[in-house]
Amino acid sequence: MPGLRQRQKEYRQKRIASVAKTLFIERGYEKTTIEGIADAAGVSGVTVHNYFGTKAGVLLALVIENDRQLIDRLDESLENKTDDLVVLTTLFAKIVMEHALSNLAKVVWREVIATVTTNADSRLSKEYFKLDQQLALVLVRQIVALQKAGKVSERVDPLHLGKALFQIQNARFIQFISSDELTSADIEQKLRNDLEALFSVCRP
Amino acid sequence: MPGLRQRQKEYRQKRIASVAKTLFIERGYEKTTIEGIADAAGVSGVTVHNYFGTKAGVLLALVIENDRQLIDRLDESLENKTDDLVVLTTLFAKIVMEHALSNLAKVVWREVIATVTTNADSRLSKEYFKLDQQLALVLVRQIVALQKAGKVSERVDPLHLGKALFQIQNARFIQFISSDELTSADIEQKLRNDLEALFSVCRP
DNA sequence: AAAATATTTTTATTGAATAAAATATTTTAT
DNA sequence: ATAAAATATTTTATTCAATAAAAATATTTT
Repeated sequence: MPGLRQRQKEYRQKRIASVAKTLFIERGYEKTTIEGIADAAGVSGVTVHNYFGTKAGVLLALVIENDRQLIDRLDESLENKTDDLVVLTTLFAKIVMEHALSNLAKVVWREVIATVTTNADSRLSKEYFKLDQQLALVLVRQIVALQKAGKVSERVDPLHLGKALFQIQNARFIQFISSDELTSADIEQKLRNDLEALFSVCRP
Repeated sequence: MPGLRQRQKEYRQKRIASVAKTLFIERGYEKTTIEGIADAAGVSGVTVHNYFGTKAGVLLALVIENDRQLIDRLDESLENKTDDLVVLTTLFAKIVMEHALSNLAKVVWREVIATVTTNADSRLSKEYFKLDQQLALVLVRQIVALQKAGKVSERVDPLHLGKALFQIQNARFIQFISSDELTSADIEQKLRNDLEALFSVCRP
């Protein structure tokens, strides 16, 4: 039994997040103030701080919500699409980048990255990283499927490979959002270069 | 001929950076204020902003200086140390992590990462990224040497491989500084797992 | 030496973040 | 059902980063 106090807290929290999303879209991230969000949600500015810590924390809550959709979408979008690990990973990256930009501008994503690195052990950051882990597991599942189909050697460890591929993809994603110039095609090419080079190393 | 105005600017800039380093070490990053730095350097707070943009910008100037040392050191430290790409990369990572911690605390490094992602096209951030590129080239040179010694297949492209290895290493470095718990040994293990998994993929 | 130019400082403002005290609400115990 | 205890929010106040505009000052050029 959650109790009235608990429920009201959740209501308020959702109201703040919802109002913030509207303001971020209408006015942009920079021009949206905590006090503005608080006013529109009918609470005090301090309460917003108590709930989300920082302005970027409010944003993070929205990102988390939107990332859940991405994970669902990815499993379908990758199903039986390719036999090749390079193609699989670049396709994965392409979907991630497009989904990201469909929700938030690059400049806003930069704030997200900055927040999760500086406040890595806040509640919301931890949740963000959990979702990253789940994203890596999407790749792991695909690798397992390829292995069963005989397209990938039995010698490879799907878990470690999936995590490694996610790390590279993620590093390139961060590079993508860090620069206004770089297109998703640019990043796909860089990623392809990374993977081709790494896979050309065959050790005994 | 630089001119007096130019020279004084450089003096001031160096004085500010030097004073800031002392304060960061003595009082910690958080407790050091722009105004405090300005006072100690005998300039106005606005001037500090004009020169470095943000407080983290002052920090970045110090990081850049210290990173130059790292690059010199790496070339020597890796010379003829190993035949193996996994060992090479983990050793590289180990040196980078130890050098980083010998200069600044993790919590301060997080600010550096946050700054270069949010202000990716500021002057100082660009310089930071240039140094990252040079770090990648250290790996490239080592790969070329291994190739000449017949330890690495002629088929691999040293430039792309070096960049790819640096990306993975850097992603793990950021993970390292983002968590107080993770030791450099933890990260070395993760990196080894990444590389073993990637190198176990042998494509036609 | 005077004029033109560049740079810093002064002054002022906004907004994030945090802390402490005051107030209101909910929960628990009687 | 009510009083006491516990909990949460708001009010109030403060610090500091960041930015802008105008004024003051120093340097360079003529």
